[in-house]
Amino acid sequence: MVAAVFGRAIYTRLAVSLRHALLGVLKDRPLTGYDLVRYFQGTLGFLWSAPQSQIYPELRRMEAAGLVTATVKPRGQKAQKRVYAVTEAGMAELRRWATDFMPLPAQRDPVFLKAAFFDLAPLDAVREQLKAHIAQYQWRIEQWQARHDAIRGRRAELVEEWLTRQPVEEHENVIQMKVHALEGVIARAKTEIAWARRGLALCDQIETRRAGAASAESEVANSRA
Amino acid sequence: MVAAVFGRAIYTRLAVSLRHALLGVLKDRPLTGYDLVRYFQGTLGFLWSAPQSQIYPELRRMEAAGLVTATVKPRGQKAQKRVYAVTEAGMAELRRWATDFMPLPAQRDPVFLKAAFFDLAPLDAVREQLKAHIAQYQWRIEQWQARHDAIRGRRAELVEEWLTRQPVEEHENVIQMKVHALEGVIARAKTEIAWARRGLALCDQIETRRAGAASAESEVANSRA
DNA sequence: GTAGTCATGTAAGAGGTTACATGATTAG
DNA sequence: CTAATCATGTAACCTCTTACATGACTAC
Repeated sequence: MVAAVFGRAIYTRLAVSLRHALLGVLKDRPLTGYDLVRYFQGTLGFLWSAPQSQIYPELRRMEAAGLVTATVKPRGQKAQKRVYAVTEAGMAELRRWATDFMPLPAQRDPVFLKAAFFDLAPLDAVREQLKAHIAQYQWRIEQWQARHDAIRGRRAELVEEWLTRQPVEEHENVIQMKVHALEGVIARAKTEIAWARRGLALCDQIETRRAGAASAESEVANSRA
Repeated sequence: MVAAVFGRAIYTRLAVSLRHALLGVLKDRPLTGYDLVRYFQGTLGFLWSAPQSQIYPELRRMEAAGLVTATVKPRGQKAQKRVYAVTEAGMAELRRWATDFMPLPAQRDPVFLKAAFFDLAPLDAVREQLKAHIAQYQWRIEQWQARHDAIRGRRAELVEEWLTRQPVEEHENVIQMKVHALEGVIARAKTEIAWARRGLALCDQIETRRAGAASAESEVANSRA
């Protein structure tokens, strides 16, 4: 918990998850900023996405805070690269974060907010959005499932590197915890898909009802004629 | 889609959900900023939370953009209040937002990120966090369910006000759409609870395994003695 | 030589959080 | 008269997004 005092405003940092996501990867193996950028585009990006423009400055801040150390290594003739490794203070911070209670993030999902106002959109637009919702979560499930299987099948490179430094009798426990996290996002995604499918069914139902009302109306008009 | 050009950077606004959440409430009935603050603490806050310090400035910006109009009304002898109402442009913007496709927000849930590193925390700390996770989602489910029942039972004041201005044959459709959105967040919360319960079972399993390993070790030590 | 990858940054803005601030009105 | 409620703001900060920028290295 870092508190900064500037004049009268006191801001208390609670979350800072990018920092811990970075520590969580670097603890397995020292990596460059570039490596981390790629890692966040794939593997870890499925749990915590972060753009390149956020990763480089954060690494510098973490270095300044003593959570990581940077080793400058040559690359070809002139170029260099900075390889970051977690310090003891960094590991302590990661453990503290994993241990400490953290309140639920505020409810703020634009999809459900919008869904509450879907009556303002044409039915076909609602259908398209629900179908896109399903497709996007299906794609994510594929990525998560692949990662899940890689960890479970002991083919996840960085995890295995971490395990070589852990007692053998703990290996299965570590893997089960990581697998459990992935099962969480997969389960959530499946729930989202089921919800969107019920939404599509609701659209059909509404369409039928409207058609019924329209034909009943025209019948009345006909009988009047 | 608002594009602002400043020097070389072009920032394209895509989300701005607070604006649409405000329009979505104001379309039912003109309200003051204070009313909206209270509404976001309760009812709508369960779908989109927003603090007071965000609501007042956003209302001013919406007014400047012509999405709402403010009517200054007296309050007692000296005090005044500003009652905001949606304009035609505001309704059009709300409909556009409800209709347009919006990409899924980036994956960024601190709970699952942390869960992937739960092997770094003591088992009891993990248990406590999972139990808190369950409790928090159970509380949210209660709120959402109450809102769900109020809308379904035609006791939701603002929704009913909106319906008086809609054709009777559309009432059931509007209600079903809103109910569907709430069923989405409820279904998701139930999935979260089920996941956290599996996590608690996993903790027990790990504890048993560790106890087994420890006793096996002491047996070896005993037989050696 | 040139296209793709490796590598590291900066600038400007949007949206959200926490805290500070003030005053009128109303119910007891 | 006093506490709660009604009412409206501002300041400072953090995190994330989009876009701009540069240059060395490597495989062809």
